[in-house]
Amino acid sequence: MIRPLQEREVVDVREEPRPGETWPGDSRGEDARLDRRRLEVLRAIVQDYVSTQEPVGSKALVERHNLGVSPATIRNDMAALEEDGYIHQPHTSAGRVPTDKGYRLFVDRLSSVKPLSSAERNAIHAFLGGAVDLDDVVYRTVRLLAQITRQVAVVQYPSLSRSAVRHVELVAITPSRVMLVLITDTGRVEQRFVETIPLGESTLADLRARLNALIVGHRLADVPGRVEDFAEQFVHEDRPAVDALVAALLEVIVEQREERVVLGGTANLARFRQDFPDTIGPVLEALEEQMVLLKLLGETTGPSTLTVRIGHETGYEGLSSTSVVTSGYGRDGDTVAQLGVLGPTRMDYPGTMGAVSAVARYVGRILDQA
Amino acid sequence: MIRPLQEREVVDVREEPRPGETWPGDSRGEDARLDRRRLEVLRAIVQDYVSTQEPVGSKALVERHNLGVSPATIRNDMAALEEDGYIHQPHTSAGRVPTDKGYRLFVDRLSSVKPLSSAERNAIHAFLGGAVDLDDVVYRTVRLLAQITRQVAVVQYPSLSRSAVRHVELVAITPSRVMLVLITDTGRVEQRFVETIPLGESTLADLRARLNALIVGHRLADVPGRVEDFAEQFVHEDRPAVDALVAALLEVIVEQREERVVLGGTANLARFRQDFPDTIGPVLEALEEQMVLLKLLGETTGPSTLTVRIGHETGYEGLSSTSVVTSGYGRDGDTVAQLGVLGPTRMDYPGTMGAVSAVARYVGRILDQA
DNA sequence: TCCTGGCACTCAATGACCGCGAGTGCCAAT
DNA sequence: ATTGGCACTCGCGGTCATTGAGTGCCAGGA
Repeated sequence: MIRPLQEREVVDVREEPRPGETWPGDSRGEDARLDRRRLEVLRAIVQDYVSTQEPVGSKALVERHNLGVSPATIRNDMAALEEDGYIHQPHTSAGRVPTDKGYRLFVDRLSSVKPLSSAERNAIHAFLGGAVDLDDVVYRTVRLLAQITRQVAVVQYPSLSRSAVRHVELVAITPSRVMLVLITDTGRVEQRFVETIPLGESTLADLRARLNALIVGHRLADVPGRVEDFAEQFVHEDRPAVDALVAALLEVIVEQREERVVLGGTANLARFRQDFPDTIGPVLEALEEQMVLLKLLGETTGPSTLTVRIGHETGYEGLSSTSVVTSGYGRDGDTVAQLGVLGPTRMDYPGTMGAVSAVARYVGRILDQA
Repeated sequence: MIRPLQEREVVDVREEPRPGETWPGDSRGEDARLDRRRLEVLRAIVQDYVSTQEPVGSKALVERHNLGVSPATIRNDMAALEEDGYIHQPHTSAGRVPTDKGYRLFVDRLSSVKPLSSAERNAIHAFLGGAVDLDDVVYRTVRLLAQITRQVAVVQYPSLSRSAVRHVELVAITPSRVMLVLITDTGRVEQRFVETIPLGESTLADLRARLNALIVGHRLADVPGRVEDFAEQFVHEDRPAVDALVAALLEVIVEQREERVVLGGTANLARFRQDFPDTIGPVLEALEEQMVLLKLLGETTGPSTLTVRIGHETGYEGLSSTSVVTSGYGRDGDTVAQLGVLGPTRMDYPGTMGAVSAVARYVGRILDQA
């Protein structure tokens, strides 16, 4: 019997937790019942359900996977799994469907991240290789992620506060109007207009030189501390202008800390509208809220650290039948932002996790080159 | 009998076209059959269908609007309207539904733009008043439009090619790397890094001054012509660097001419997913294509010139049950970009047109102030 | 000539009914 | 502990009759 899925996704099903780990479950008594075969059954249920989109019964299970036992035995295991809350019956005479808790166990212990196919690797190279600037990198990344996972992709711009100042430029637009441009080492450029009292060109040049000397190469988070006493270097009459410029600089830094998020692949939602016909509205609503997206991307984690949020774990009612897979990405092993995808809870976790992880790594490498 | 809709939307139904106008329709013979009452019937059908979302029959029609005739008479009119292609029966024993052609006639001759309520006006002021920069204006506008029309909103960034140069800045990041910043009078800022041979600071200052003198105040579209022979002003050894910078400047202008478009209110699609359950996928797909959105916004028209595209008129198969209402907006009566909304063909045209028109006017005014 | 009431007709939608079959739980036997 | 057998449940899909909104047509009347 051919079992391509099995062979690709073999992971060890450990009999005991590793030191310092505990198995999911409420008590040790429950764990005891999670013997090897039951876990195997749960994995089979998840795999079948993900690929067929239909509740899976005991008979079909033993046919598709050679478990070496009879359907009746599987039924007993299923009953136990259901009692422990890992699977669920939509109605009395139907097959079983994994619960959020079941997916959680699957992700934690029953699956491994699936490496990308070489075709997918090539796609990543081809797609991201041609990026010219930061906007382009982010834009291409979101399209790429949406395309290879066929789900909704979310990419956060590199956070200003984690990156460092590469250059500050002051440009006199009119005698009393100055444009302040901040360039970070992640390639981000922010600008803002400042109204000041008129400043001489030489004063402005001096100001620019001193300001750059003071903060170039430092983290944005450190800038406020460094410019605190900056104005005192200047003669009294220039102080108001300097103060205005410094204030604008701080504003840019603080204000842009509310990170921008880019979304793509929304059309992929339509593909599984059959799955949750009532919930597509709330999902679209959630996706429109920048705040929600940022929360979903979550706290900054280490680079290439995969995080999976399943169903209710997302923390939003409207997203209770979706899951989110995210990863940090960054340069030099330092995480500057998060990216990820959102799809139905019945997603292909190994494949999605592999794709997110690979893209995150590659984007980090691109930022390193720049 | 109370007829609030009627009273709000009274427009004259002319018996004859004004000089220089022709009535819709294939021939004069067809027009002759479009007498006063039939047009009234068509209007009533559109209004009822838009508000109830259900095919409207002759009996319900005479009850809701006091047309002064019997259902049987209406039926005759309906038969005529159907023969001319303005309405259509989903099935033999059902009411009538307007066709695209019917909506077109309604928009052209049977409705007027509905002025906003004062509450809506206040919302516009409150929402757009607080915008701080161009990004903010665009972002707020798209949210506002989506909110008051409860449909999908699309706003195009002010086109680079129609605006003028306010300032060009050259910043040496490293000796051989220069950042070029282009600022337009619509507040847009574009930047790009250029690799050159090392340039002295004084050379760069000279270059900056001459370049600004040459193009500040001129339209972006005119810039290519003006900088054509620019490099000849410089000594031979600086030529390659100047050429590189000029090339980058032209690239920024050309490349950014592919205008950016911002989308909002996608979640509103879910509200009428009942209407076209099969077509929400294609619609989402279309909305993800920048090219499609730009085509929908269409050729630049005059400011505050409303354009309505109904169903197949959008030119996209996937959008055959949606309509698009757009308007140009700009400063000083000069159109710099388009904005609009997309909704089901069964939308409230007068209200949507009023909202789009009002927002476009107000955004134009905001740009004038800036 | 245009309008109207009447009438026969059509057909989508609704709900009751029913058989099929996938799937289950339980139990006695191994 | 596992298994085959068996009775039971219940959603799904098909058929069928009913209903009612809506139509087209026609003959009579202003």
